[in-house]
Amino acid sequence: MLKTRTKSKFKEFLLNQGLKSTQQRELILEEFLRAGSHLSTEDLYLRLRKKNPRIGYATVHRTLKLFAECGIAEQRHFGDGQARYEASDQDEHHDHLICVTCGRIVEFEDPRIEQLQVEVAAEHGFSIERHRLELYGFCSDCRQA
Amino acid sequence: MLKTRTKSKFKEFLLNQGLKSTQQRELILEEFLRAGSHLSTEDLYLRLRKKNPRIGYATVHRTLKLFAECGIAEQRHFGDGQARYEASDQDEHHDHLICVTCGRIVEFEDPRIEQLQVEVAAEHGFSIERHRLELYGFCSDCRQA
DNA sequence: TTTAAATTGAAATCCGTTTTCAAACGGATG
DNA sequence: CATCCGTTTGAAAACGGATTTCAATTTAAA
Repeated sequence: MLKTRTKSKFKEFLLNQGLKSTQQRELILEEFLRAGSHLSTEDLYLRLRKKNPRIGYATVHRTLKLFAECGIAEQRHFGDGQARYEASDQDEHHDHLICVTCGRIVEFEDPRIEQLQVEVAAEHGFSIERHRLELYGFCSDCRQA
Repeated sequence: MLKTRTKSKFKEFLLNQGLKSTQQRELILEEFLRAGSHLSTEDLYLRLRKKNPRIGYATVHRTLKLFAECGIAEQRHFGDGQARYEASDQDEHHDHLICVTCGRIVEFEDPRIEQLQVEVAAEHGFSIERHRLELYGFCSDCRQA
């Protein structure tokens, strides 16, 4: 999604919820969109501190939760005990490949897998609302080493 | 895997590692195998307390980690911030369907999905070591309600 | 037995997340 | 603008599950 589009979506959300548009929230969204995906609260907090030391961890934390609530970000857990956030691609869904050596995270999408998931769930009487698929292994760089 | 087989595998593991076979470890393994899968440390601890109040949380925690190390149990995370353990089925791998309403967890396995995962990973230069696939949705009971 | 090393359990500590609360801010209103 | 009220902020405290500490106990080898 376009950055401007995302920003206005957030502002609209704030308005609807009776929340206020503040300097911090704008800065945080700005940096969140600039930075790559899969950042932890800590990651984003540190990036923001470099440019603006007067920003608190709690605010970053709360704002990321707002992003998730608003639908412009999604929270993820990759097993290292830290929550990470990524910008949502709206309708576009994707899963993750994670290199267990270097920590590199690659996104992918495969409609065939998605289809099979629906089928398998149905066989067990389930209807799927969402799913999580993570493949852990070695990326090309780390396999050679 | 047979309970007796699992127990001897654990004893063997302890021996190899220069660790000791203790009353607590036996009790914990016994109860772990008796109880259903997907228990948190707390769950197992409480069950054990009922029968034997002289068992500590720390010991349950440490013993479950030993089980995982030994290969007779696997640690899982289902997003509620609590680690859960399940007995490993050796070669048998399975994934999970989780009902978001009642919390029911159903295990399933689909070789077609597994195969596609390997293919997709290869397309990105990855070799897979393990994966996690969780489908969240509504089970047949909860869908009707 | 005796002994050295491993184990135990209560309590303390860790560490990421979340909440508290007084001060600062946003923005609606006169 | 100036005022006011509800929202937000950030530092610090609280939280919660996981993990470690340490003195007392248990294991099993000698």
